[in-house]
Amino acid sequence: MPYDPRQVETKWQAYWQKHRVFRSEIDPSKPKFYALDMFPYPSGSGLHVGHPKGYISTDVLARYKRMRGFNVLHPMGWDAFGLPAEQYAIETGTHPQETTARNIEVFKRQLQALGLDYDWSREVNTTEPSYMRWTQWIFRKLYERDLAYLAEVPVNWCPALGTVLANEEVIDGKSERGSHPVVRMPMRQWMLRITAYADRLIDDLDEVDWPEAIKKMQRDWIGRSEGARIVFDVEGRGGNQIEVFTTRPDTLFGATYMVLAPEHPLVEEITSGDARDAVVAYVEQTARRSERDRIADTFEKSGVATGATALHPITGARLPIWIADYVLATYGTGAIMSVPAHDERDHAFARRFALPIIEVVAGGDDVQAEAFTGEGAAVNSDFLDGLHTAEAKRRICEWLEDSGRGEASVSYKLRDWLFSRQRYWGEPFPVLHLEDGSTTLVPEDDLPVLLPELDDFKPTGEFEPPLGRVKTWVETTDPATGQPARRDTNTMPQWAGSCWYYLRFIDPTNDMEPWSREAEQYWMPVDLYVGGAEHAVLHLLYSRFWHKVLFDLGLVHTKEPFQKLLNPGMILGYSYRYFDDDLADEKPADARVYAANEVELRQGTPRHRESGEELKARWVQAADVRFVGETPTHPTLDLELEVVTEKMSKSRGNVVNPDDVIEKWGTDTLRLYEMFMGPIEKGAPWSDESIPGLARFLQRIWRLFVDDAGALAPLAEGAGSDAQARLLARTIRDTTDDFEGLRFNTAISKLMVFVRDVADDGPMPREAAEAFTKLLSPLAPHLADELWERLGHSGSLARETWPEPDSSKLVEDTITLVAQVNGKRRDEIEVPADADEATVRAIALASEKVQQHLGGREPSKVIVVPGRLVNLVG
RNA sequence: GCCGGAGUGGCGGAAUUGGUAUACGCGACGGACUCAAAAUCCGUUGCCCCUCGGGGCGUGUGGGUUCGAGUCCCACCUCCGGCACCA
Repeated sequence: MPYDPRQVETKWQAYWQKHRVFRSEIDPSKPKFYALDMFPYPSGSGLHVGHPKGYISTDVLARYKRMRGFNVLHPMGWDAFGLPAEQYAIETGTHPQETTARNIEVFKRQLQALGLDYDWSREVNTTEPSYMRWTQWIFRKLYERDLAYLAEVPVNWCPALGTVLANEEVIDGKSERGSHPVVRMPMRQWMLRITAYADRLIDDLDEVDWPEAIKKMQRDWIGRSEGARIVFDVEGRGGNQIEVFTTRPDTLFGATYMVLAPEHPLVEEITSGDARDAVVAYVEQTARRSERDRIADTFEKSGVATGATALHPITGARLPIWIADYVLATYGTGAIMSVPAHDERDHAFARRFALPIIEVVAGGDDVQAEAFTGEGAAVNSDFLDGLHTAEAKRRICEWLEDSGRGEASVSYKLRDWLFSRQRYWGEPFPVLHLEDGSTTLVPEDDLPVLLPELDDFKPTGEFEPPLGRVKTWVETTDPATGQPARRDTNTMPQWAGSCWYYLRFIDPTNDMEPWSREAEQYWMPVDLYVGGAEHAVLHLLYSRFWHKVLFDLGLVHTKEPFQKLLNPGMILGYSYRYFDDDLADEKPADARVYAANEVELRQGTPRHRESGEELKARWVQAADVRFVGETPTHPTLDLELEVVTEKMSKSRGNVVNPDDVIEKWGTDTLRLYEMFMGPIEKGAPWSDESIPGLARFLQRIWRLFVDDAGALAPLAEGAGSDAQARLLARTIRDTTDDFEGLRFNTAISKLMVFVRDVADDGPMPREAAEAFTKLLSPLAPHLADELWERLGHSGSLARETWPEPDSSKLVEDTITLVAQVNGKRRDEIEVPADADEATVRAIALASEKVQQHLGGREPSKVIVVPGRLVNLVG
């Protein structure tokens, strides 16, 4: 009777659900383990096989930890606000709520089909009033601590989406979603003061067990740099001053000109009459240039002189003031003192515009030819002369402070977080705008502020967000004063809900507070957080920021929310590509098509190899590809397709649906395959051809336990032969190590070895059979529970105890060593496990093969590596 | 350009602190069972040479350290990821 996964898997999934096997409650008598997956946005296309890799990993570990006696919390929920549902609403008029509910249903069914051990009683949904209420409640806390403020800031306005985008949502001047053009516009926006936490966000990274690469990305993103602020007077403009930030205040004497960002507020004021036209033109040109253009010619500096002059704070030297787009308005003070001798960018600019270059740090070659950015002794620097860079920095900062011309200062790349969006499908802000222009909070008792109903989800196209259309919602009264008030028509970004969901999971139905102190004390922090590296900076930085604010409020007891972080590598798919010249996507009948070998990529743009004409990549759905022999070919044209391995996505036609895999092979096979593909952190292409190997493994296990008639196969009583007992002990020890180290691929290979060898010298012993089902159960829980039951037990292995290896079976009497002569393997020798060097040497010298290769010489040196090898050098 | 990470059979990948390179799986080939096929089981499978005992070469490339290097050092090549004038 062959193994029928469908029947067994359905049976056990129903059992787990009925008996609430994965329900977790606070239990102070047990250590806790909080395993968390990054909760998904329930998109309309459902899951592909890439998504569950991380979920399966946490599931395997959670099941393992539970059997090791931990009280495991492993919840799942929905990050359900988001642009796609709103876009869909704009196109079809379907309310996002409806779309979202439908998508969640599909996702949940797919996740349940994977046999994941979620405690579904803790399911959360960021769009539900009972959740949104507390998101708004946290916003109130931020506001009360002056961490939320309104500001007029230039924002990335995307007319097509009718919304403002965060900097990180804009790529090459286009929206990350949909690639629509984005323009910079000043707008009144909610900002969160994340910069106030910059230092702590850097420093506390030392406390967490995260991949170094991710920590580094966060540090770089925050971009702390130490230096000084220095004030320069503008000549002849009573009182006008330019403040600059520099990391090299020691080079102050080398400053030969000043540069302002074109957007700098002083530009307008200080520009002299005859420079005005050129300056205005340059400012306009900069505003028009896309970010992509500006990056493209990083080495070609441009700029214009303003005609104004600054005065050196020490020497009084006259420094011409320029504007140039290599100075960024948003970093530091938006202005620099330029030291061309010791900064490459300043050097390039000075050369371009023939500005003077003065050496003030010794150690470089000819600073007229090339900037010297290293450290050294100060020269041409008055009272700094002879001081090394670090000391010179200290001295000049003292001078600046004493004379009131500046001070030591720290600057960050990190900017405050633009926290409002002009969308419908998000959390409304719990604030009221009063007639006098002031802002007040909606009282705690009136939360949540719910979204009004809306018939038309289209952006207004103006700066008015969709919520602005609902006058009856916007116009209200301030409950404190009875005055007329207007609600805020912005909504929060998608990050808001995901910033704190891990805290709601610990106490998801609490309607008195967002979570109880008791639950927080017990469950936090998250012990293992698993999710894609694409969230390396944004989500992880934002939630760390909120967590620190909650820490300061005494609402959480750990500085950091996520103790250990794991980024599963992506599962890739094979996609099939060609090119055509239909750049505008008009699909004309006469569009010319090209195979990959006629095309080359130039600066990321595909172009025809010969003509240089720009082309566009097209993909054929994997299912539609025609194979001519081995060659993938276009379904209707005689055109060879290029095989590309890339991230699975609908548009590339390379997605594999887990439902199909489960239908054909069963869930346990899918789980094993994904865990067997390689190390979790590594990405690998999906291969249908490898799956049968794992299905065969499960069949082999089944036949080991179940005979042809479907009855339990005969088992040897007890521990079986010595070899069997040793095999079992080794398998327990090694797979346990692998589970602890999250090396599920090698754990599986050890289970395969066990299955291959256990019945070599007689029927499998009962002890081995029982222990094996336990070792198998985190990975293939359905089959394991079924076998456990057939062994005469009742209930699920989920609540059983992990086996311990019999340590007496782990020590060997004799061991095999490799005998090398001059570093080359020549023979294997058997030695007593406790043999000393002399014994090993004697046994090795007794080997015929060793003697043959020594050629009668006496070894001059003998190296014995205990338990490994003996090397005779002669 | 800068910063990370990785290059091991036809393929996915194993390999304590430097200590038998290629475990396990896929694929391929041969065999058993079968009227036949599927399924299953057994065997072979890095490359080259061989008198069938064995020998030589092999972890991206070129050097080095060492009794011994996939692992350490130097230089380089390729791929993947991140950042992109951050003063």
